Formats: sequence, C-alpha cells, structure tokens
Amino acid sequence: MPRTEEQYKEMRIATQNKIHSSAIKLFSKKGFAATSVKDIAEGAGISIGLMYRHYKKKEDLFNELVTYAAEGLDRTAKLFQSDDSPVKLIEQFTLEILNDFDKDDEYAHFQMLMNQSSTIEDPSPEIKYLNKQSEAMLHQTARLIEKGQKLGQFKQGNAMEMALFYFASIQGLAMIKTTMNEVFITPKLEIVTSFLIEECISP
Amino acid sequence: MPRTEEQYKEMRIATQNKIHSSAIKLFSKKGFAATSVKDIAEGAGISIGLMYRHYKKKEDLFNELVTYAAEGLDRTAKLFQSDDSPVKLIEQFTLEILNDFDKDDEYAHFQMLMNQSSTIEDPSPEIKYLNKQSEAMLHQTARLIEKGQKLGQFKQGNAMEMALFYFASIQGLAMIKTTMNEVFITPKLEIVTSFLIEECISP
DNA sequence: TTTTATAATGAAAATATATTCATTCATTAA
DNA sequence: TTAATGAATGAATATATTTTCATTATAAAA
Repeated sequence: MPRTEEQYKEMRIATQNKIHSSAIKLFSKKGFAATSVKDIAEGAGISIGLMYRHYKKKEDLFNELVTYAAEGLDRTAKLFQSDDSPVKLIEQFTLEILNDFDKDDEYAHFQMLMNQSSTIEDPSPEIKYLNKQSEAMLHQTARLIEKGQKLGQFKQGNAMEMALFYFASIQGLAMIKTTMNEVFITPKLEIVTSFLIEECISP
Repeated sequence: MPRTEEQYKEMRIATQNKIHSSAIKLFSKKGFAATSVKDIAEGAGISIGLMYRHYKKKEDLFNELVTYAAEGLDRTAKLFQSDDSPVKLIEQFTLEILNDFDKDDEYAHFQMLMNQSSTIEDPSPEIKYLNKQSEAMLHQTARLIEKGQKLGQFKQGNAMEMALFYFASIQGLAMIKTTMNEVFITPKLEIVTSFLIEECISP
C-alpha cells in the first residue's frame, strides 16, 4: 500500500545526487573542515536530518566522493599502460582534460578534491588510497616521458621533473578555474605540452 | 625594577615570530578552518592564552599573514612595471621564484596562503585586497606578454590565456611542493617558460 | 478514508573549537 | 628579600558545528 520499492529507490537516488553535487562543489572549493553539513544540506535543498539518513557522518560523504575520484584516476592510469606512442598518449590525455575543463566544472572539482585530500591529517583509508594513486600516476607519467625521450619524441631532461611540472600545471589550472571562474580561459594543447614536445624539427 | 621596555619588546617579537611561522605553515597547508588555535599554539611552543594576548581572534592572525603576502605581491608587481625587455623580466622573475622554491618553503607557503584566501567566504578587507592584487598581477602579466609578442620575443597566442597558464603552473608547483615535499623537484627555467619563449630561431 | 512503509524535518543533545580571565612565573632593581 | 611589571599559563566559559531522534509528511492501495 505504500510506494513501491522502485519508487523509494528513485527517491533515494534523487536526493543522493543532490547531496553529491552540492558536496563536491563545496568540499572541492573550501575543503573538508570549512564546509559545514548545514551548507551541504542547504546547497542540496534538503534538511540536515535527511543528510544523516544517507551518511552517518560528514566524513563518510567525503570519503565516498574521494572514492569516486580515485576510480576516475584508476581509469585514466590504465590509458597510460597502452602501447600507443607516448606523444599520442600524452596529447590525447591532455586534450581530454582540456575538453573537460571547457565542458563544465566536474573535472576541476575532482582535481581540487584530490588537492584537498592531500592536506588532511589522519587521512581515512579512502584518502590514503587516492593519495597513493595520484603519486603512482605521477611515476607512471615519468616512465612514459622517458619512453618518449628514447624515441626522440620528447625534449631531453629529467623525466620526473617534467612529469611533476605537467601535473602541477594541470592542478594549477583546476585551482584557477574554481577560484577565478570569470577570468579563466582553457589553454590550447600546445601551451600545456610545449615544455615536453619538440616543435621545430631542425632542418 | 622589572625588565626594561627593550627586553619586553624583544620577548614579544620572539613569540610573534614563533606564532607567525607556526601559523603560516598550518594555514597555508590546511586552510583557515582546518587549523585550530591549539595547533598553532602547539606548533609555536606556547600556550593558547599567550596566542590571545597577541591576537584577539584567530582571524586577526590570518589577516596579518595575508597582509604580508599582499605586500610581497605589490613589491613583485612593481618589478613588472619596469621598462626592461619582457623576456628579461619574465626570466628574472621566474628564476627568482624557482630559487625561492629551492631555498625553503616560505614562497610556497605564501603562494598557498593566496590560494586558501581565494576560497574563503565573507572575505575580510585584507583578503579582498590580496585577491584583487593577485588578479591585477595576472592582467599586468598579460600586458607584458603582449608587449613581448609585439617585439617578437614571445610566441604568438592569446596573452591572457598565456598569463593564466603561467600563474597556474606556479600555483600548481607551490601546491605540489607543500603537499608532496618528498618527491618535489624544482623545474628548470626552460621548462616553465618554454610555452612562452621561442627556442629555435628558424635559420 | 484509513493503513502502511519510508522519506523528510528540525529542534535538542553531544561534541569540538574559540575565546576569556584569574592566576602564576620570571626578571629586574631597590 | 621584596616589590613591581608584564609575559605566560590553562582551566572555565562561550560559541559553533556535528549528530541524534522523536515527530511529521507523502504516496499507494486496501
């Protein structure tokens, strides 16, 4: 006589989505400590009580978002395992990110969530995993760069240093996109990759 | 019969310095909300009560640090006013930052404090001023890039887009330096500026 | 119209953090 | 010794935030 299972499930999913998009926006910009449960609930257009029906603790919600971010990272890390040419891989990957920047705020939000996660003390297992993955991604990129250098596709130099600069620039772009949205311009591929890829072939 | 003015002043300055260095470390890494007064006092090796003898509120301390950051920004903004050649100015400025990165954490801390400041809601006048200054710096850099482009020193492209990427990469480096200190490597000048400066002069 | 299952609410309790303040400590010189 | 001064302490209080929970709202079908 009450609603069907289906209907209840839909309701729950609907409010979950509301909570998620409110929370990612706030956590990614202001960090865990600076965003209150009240803010999240208000942003989602629901009551505080309902928030706690879905998540026992504020931290649980944060951890869930962190887990999503880690999954995204895992997926992209796999792309780098491919046997495609390093230039092609880096260009494809970068282009995808730049497209994401252009489309909406989701990618920037997740990138910022990673930043925020790396500043938390006593990190949860979820956060520890995300931090580990992002460091792994860095090392994998360094290896890809080395490979590209041996093939003469990339400029010479310390591969780790280059990988680090690559991620720094992407993180910085995400930062600026979320804090200075009005002035932000998504850069062209060549701007992001020029430190890495030879442009003028000597005659 | 008690200590002299001088002596008291020295004592006050000594604890102020202790408070400053503890606070900048914590605020810059974790943000305003996530760092507690207790943490700051512990980091400084003093009691909570003494903290409040020096600053009426946690916010006052944050604002003081923000003011220092803004002063630093003002000073470097003036460098860009000079009539030196754009390449020279950018290279000098970048080199200085990279040197600072190598020396210690101070520059990265202040850079991060700027990031943190830009995420705060209801910003104090001090924070507003800092945010305004950092945006002004961005525009000034764009102008400098335009000038360099007209002189044929810089690659062609949207100057604002390039200025934005420049600051993004520096911000990102500061971020990575503070959150992944162990793996951080300060990049070479050429890596940071290659998106901007022509390297191979066509024969 | 009533019953039922679960979503949804928001005020109250629990907890954490910021701030205050009465007290103690340290040093100097009479 | 002791008086004087301001630094320094930390327990007590105020304030803010998180978490709980008794209560209400909603929609479907008997």
